[in-house]
Amino acid sequence: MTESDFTSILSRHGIRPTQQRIAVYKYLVSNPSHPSADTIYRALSEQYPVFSRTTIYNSLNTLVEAGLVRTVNICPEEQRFDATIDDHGHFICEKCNGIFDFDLNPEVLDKLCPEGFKFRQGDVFFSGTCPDCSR
Amino acid sequence: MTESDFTSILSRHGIRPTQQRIAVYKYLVSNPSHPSADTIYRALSEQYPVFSRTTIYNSLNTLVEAGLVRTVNICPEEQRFDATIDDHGHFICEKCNGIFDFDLNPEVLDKLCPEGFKFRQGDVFFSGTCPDCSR
DNA sequence: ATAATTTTTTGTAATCAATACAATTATTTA
DNA sequence: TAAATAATTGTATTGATTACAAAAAATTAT
Ligand SMILES: [Mn+2]
Ligand SMILES: [Mn+2]
Ligand SMILES: [Zn+2]
Ligand SMILES: [Zn+2]
Repeated sequence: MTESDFTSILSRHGIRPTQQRIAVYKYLVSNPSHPSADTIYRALSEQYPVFSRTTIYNSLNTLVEAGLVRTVNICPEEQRFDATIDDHGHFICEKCNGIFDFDLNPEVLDKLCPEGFKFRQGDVFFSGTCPDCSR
Repeated sequence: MTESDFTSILSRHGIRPTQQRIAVYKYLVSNPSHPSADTIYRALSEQYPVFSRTTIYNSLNTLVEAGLVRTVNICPEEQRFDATIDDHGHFICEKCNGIFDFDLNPEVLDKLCPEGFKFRQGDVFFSGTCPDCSR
């Protein structure tokens, strides 16, 4: 993915492709580790020391509203962000703190949702031990 | 459930049945609406104006550690608490903000969890519209 | 092009849930 | 009954996030 690909994706989603938004979105696409706003800020600060923390928050909120990014509420202390927006589950390892994606059939989600309720988003979170940390 | 029932439940779980802890646990059992710490504090303040906010937090943490209460991370802004500890899913209605429980087969959870991962806890969250708010 | 308007960014201040801490009070043990 | 331990309380602090207003950048009108 080239810089101009990101530019056109942002444009197509109705938001102005500013340098800051492109950098945040590019970081999320390149780092599918579900980083926090602060992790993104510290990482981008190296390349773009002028970016402000507030702008990272603003950009993330704008990207979420545009539907390009979604939040992952697996850690109560801080929001995590994810550029993979299609339905999938998340597993957080209590030993290495890694957050792992796993496939989730949309039909399975449908089956889990109780009768009469109309869901817009479904999330499946597991916490436990990942294969590596299980030895 | 009488007062002394709560007392013995707390004792059996290895925590001292203080007036404050009993009141918090009793409130959670009687109000399965997944209240926040602050909601519990404001509600109990009427009957026990001397209880401090810190003690509500302390009691909740103690009850969670004892395995009598679990946290529900469905709202990123604040933790919610639940005295129903067996596996079940949660649906939050974006219109009325109600949080609804629904049954969740433990075997279904097992099937959702990816190969090689060992989960300690599984959570299923939906957000959308509840039957009442769907008209 | 230039001026006026709108949008975005920036830095700082404010918010707010949750925790840390130390003093007080209550309970248990010696 | 005294000493030790545990729990509660009020206040201070933390830390993520938002609010706000000024500055900068980009867009639109003249
Ligand atoms: Mn993900
Ligand atoms: Mn519940
Ligand atoms: Zn791990
Ligand atoms: Zn509703």
